[in-house]
Amino acid sequence: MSEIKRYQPQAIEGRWQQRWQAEGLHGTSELAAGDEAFYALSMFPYPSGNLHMGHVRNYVITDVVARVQRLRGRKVLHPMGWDAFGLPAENAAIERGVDPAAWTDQNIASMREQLNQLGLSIDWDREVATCHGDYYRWTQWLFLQFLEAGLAYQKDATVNWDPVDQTVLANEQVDSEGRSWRSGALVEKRKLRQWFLKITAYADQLLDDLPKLEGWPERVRTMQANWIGRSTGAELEFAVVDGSGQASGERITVFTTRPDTIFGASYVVLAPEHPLVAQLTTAAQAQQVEAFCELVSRQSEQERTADDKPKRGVPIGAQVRNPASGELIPLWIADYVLADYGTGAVMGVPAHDQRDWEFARQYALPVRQVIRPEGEAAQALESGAWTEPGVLIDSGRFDGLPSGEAKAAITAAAEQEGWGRARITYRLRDWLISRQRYWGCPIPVIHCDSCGVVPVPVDQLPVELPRDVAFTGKGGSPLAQLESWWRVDCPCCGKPARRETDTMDTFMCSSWYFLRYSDPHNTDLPFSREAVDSWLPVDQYVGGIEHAILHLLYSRFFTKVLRDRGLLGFDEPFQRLLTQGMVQGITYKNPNSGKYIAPADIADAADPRDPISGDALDTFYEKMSKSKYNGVDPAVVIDRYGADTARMFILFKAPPEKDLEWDDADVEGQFRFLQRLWRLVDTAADQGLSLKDGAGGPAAVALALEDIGAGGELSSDELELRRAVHTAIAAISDDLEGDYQFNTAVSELMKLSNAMASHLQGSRPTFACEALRTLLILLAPFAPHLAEELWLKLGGRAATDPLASSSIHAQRWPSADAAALVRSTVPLVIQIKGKVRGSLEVPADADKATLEQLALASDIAAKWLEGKAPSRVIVVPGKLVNLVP
RNA sequence: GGGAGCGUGCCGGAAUUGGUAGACGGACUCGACUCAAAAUCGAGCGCCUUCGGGCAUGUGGGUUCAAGUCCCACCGCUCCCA
Repeated sequence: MSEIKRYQPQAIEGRWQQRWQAEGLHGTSELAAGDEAFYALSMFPYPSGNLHMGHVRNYVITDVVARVQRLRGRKVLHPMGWDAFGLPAENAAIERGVDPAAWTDQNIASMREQLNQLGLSIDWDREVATCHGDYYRWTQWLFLQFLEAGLAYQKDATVNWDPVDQTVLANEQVDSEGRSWRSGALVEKRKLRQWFLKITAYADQLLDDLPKLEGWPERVRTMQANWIGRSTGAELEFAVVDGSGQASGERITVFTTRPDTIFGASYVVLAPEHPLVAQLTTAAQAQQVEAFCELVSRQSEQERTADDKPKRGVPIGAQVRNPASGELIPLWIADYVLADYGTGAVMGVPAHDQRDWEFARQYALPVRQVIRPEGEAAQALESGAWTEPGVLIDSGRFDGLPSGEAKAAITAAAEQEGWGRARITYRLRDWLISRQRYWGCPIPVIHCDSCGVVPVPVDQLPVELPRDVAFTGKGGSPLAQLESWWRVDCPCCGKPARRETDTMDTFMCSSWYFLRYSDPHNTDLPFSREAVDSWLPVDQYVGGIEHAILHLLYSRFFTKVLRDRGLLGFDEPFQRLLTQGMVQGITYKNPNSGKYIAPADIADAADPRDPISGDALDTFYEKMSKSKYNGVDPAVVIDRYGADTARMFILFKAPPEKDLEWDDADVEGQFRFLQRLWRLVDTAADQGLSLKDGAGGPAAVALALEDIGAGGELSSDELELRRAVHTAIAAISDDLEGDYQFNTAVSELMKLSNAMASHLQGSRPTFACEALRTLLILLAPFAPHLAEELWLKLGGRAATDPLASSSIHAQRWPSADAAALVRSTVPLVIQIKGKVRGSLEVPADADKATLEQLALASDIAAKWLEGKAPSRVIVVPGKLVNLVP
């Protein structure tokens, strides 16, 4: 097998990929009693047809994790699938007349092919595609579970309408500037009847379980907590008073997190859209109020609530009575109060809320201080509100109570006296799942004039998407235009009825795919309880930070609902989460014209200039994208250097969570390292070294050490070599546990290879083989093809052996021999007053007193202490002695 | 405005959690091999230096025998929330 003398990845990678596939090396084993299961999962891709570097990084990381766990003896589930519904397929249909299903399947085939070129150890037998009937049948089935549980409902709502994609969006899918996460279009508000999932019913659990997710990045947990936005407080009612001072019967309900400040409420503000505004506005104010409402309606939510914008409002003429103090206070409307948040009304407490303070100052409303800082007198609020908790003053019978107690006491009083109640509100809204598009999972219900909303009977699932559809891109959903599809008989009463024509948000499909992988061929259920409970929760999930809220929150919600339905037995789907950084490409931009320039158009990389104008260009790294001409095609890299180089480079160049700067010179350097490994092994093989019959394995090494122990000793090369080998085992094992540090793991492989280049020649075959065997096994998760090829080359097995037991990927991860790490002497650093002045070689087992003596007797001490005795000596065994004069 | 994170050579990044700062790699320089180049191999590579050493982990203080690491203030960048 040593006819190939040079490392040519193109000659070996495809061959191994085929053989691994043919022999089923990456299949998932049935779990037996006593097996340790490990579930390694990547966020599945949308099948755009093109693999990009972000995918590569994601899947390579997961693959290394999966491979290491296999070598550790665990049974590993490492699946892959396709988030295959979505707008690009439908847009292709509209623009080019292609069939979305065929287009998607084609893309899947080509992306699967590209993925396989990376040498990923994926069990393709468990592949799922969300757009296939045998998958979305179960998405529909699960929807019906939600419906049955009362967690799916329809309501008329003001919703986010994306005018470009012609569909509605969930709140999570609109960014802070009011733009669609997909199309980037400014979202419009429309009133439509839509389907929602009651995620708010699980808000508390979704929030309270976050601390359990210790294997998640803190910032993702914080983002979810912020998104849920629980605030604990009270609803308080203010009775509206007419001109004669009599209660008119209407009440304004406000929500506040600070019921302790109620005595300081000097006005109440309604959102301009509040339903009572028209009714309560006095004739004198009508014109002003109307003009103001008109003005506000043209502003975005962002503009209305920004801290740095002046708050504007107008009084509507009516008054309300402060239920605590009995005082009559004016009713206003203002832009900073939103109709759909809380109750659409707030009480104005200028002394203790910054926005109210600003508002009051602007319109000369009274500022009544009712909280003073604990242990201090109340101070004038010249520069802003006092928003911290404190002690109540001027609050009648509640005077002297600290804020915390006062909140409870005032809420209790409100409840007793009928003007309020404790209340918790959330920022989180129910999840809007209706989409007016074709290429999605149909919502499996039928609308009947007599029976209302009727679920499609389970034995009629899936409700399939029709294939004979005209895609015009106009007039709403194609499904709603296809009468032959939506005209059905009611399953209940048999009368003519109408199929639901909305499809589901694709995030529905991706909220449970990780469950399906545990039992992908089940035709009776989405998954069996036994299968799902034996593989899940996912041990390691890897994907982009962009899903910190959307997908990860929805999936947690699904898991909790399905647990409550008895379909699975765990609370959280993903034990550990790694959010990998972006892959950035070198980007050139003309600072004068703002135009991006393709690297291919740059003559001299050392002095990049605009090929047309000659302007000097800005050079920086940015996320790869077509429009910036800074993308690197994985296929080109694999073609040139092979998948192993690409894998090693990506893992080495940056820690996994950080952004990675793609650099061709570094890729080249990585390729050189793999070539060096090839030559190292090739030379060893030429010299007759062989790993046949367990040579260099733990048993053979132990035996050799025992023999030598009887009389001889290890040469210095052998000692150095063994130390390098076992240091590498310890370091790499550590890097692959807890926080993954693939970059330092790869650098340890380089160190080991450097040490082997120096010490292999001077070592006896057993130890040379130990080093070679260890190197290849440690390398195997990172560069699986090269490791397998070199394993074969060195006789780790015969070419015809079945892979299931003889492949390098079926071997066992080595364990470090502590004895090999022991040194007889170690360097001891000598510090004088904390500064390093030199070091001594000292016996490794010397005690503190000996170390102190050796240090004091050293030339270094003599030189720096000038004969005086130190006033203090600090000895850190194994590290240093610090002499303080 | 609030919260989180980060700031280390020319560059990407290490640093056993308070103990020799700059591992490993890239770039660069010199040398060997070569007719030459590439590849490969070897050496050097924080700054200053009177060659004793001095100064260095964004800035300024502090704690400590000892600080990249801990504390305080500030500056800058990134992300999230407003």
